[in-house]
Amino acid sequence: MKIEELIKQTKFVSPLQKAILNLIYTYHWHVDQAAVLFKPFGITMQQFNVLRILRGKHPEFVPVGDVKAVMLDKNPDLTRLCDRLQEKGWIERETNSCNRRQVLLRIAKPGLELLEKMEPLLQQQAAEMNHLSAEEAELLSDLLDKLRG
Amino acid sequence: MKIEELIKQTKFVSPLQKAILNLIYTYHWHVDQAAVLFKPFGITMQQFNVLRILRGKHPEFVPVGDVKAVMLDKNPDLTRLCDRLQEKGWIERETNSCNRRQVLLRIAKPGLELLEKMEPLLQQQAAEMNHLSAEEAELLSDLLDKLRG
DNA sequence: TGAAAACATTTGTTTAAACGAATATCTTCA
DNA sequence: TGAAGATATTCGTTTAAACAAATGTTTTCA
Repeated sequence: MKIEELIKQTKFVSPLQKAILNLIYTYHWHVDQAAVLFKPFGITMQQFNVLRILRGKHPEFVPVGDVKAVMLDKNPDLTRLCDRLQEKGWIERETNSCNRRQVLLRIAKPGLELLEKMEPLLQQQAAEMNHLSAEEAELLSDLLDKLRG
Repeated sequence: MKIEELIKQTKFVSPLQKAILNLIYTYHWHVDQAAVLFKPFGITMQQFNVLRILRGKHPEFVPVGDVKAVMLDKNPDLTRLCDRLQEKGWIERETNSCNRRQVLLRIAKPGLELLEKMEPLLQQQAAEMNHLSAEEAELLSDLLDKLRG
């Protein structure tokens, strides 16, 4: 359904504003969809995001700051987010002996297993809502890049 | 800057996944930008969104449920959001005498004035980041519509 | 009519987000 | 060397989000 119908608004200040409203709407739509999938695993999107970043570096340890730098949203409280990940046994944490200011993170085995368990469900969800061709998806991504300037 | 560089990831499961990561990233980018603008006025994006919806119907009263239906994100706690708007004097609230279950909302004069004061700043911000042509913005919006199916 | 179902919003409670200030460590350079 | 500044993370506190259950009202239909 088009954004005009969804938010019952036909006039927009500009095409750009319409696109941004659609961006916000579509983001929340995606979050709502993903939440259904994430909930049974007791994990939030942000936590999942951090686990995936750590998996990308496994078996290396990664400083908290490096994780923060590449997160999709810059959670200002990564400390307590990591507390929760550690409590669940999904990550390991230790201070860097070379630079004792830094805290190093590494995904633990249960964390890797969790991601593996979730992956097929995510794939399936993506497949079910595959309304864009590969070219269109690339184009969408390019336009978002361009929007940010 | 392209999303690949921003999140330091070159391989993606699919173009769709890349587009969705970009959607999430760009949404947060936008929220961060808007927050700077909104903060001096003591208003959040959600609250602003509600005020704009009410302005679209002014001087009519609108049921809370109707507002919820067209919100960009379906805040489950519109009651307390409206409490805050009312405390600041931006909206009026009364129960519908024809259907006493419903609560009706209307934007108040200070609310209208607030929006008028903020509008030029928003326009300016939009103008400054006008990296998309009108056609590109339309295309972006269409692709987002299509993504949702 | 009047009991059950549907509806619209509110409230209670747990949990997490937001923000600034604080702590601890390292680097620089007079 | 050692004081000032920069860096990396953590903590304290206020505020809001999330979710389920509850309240009050209207509609339906036996």
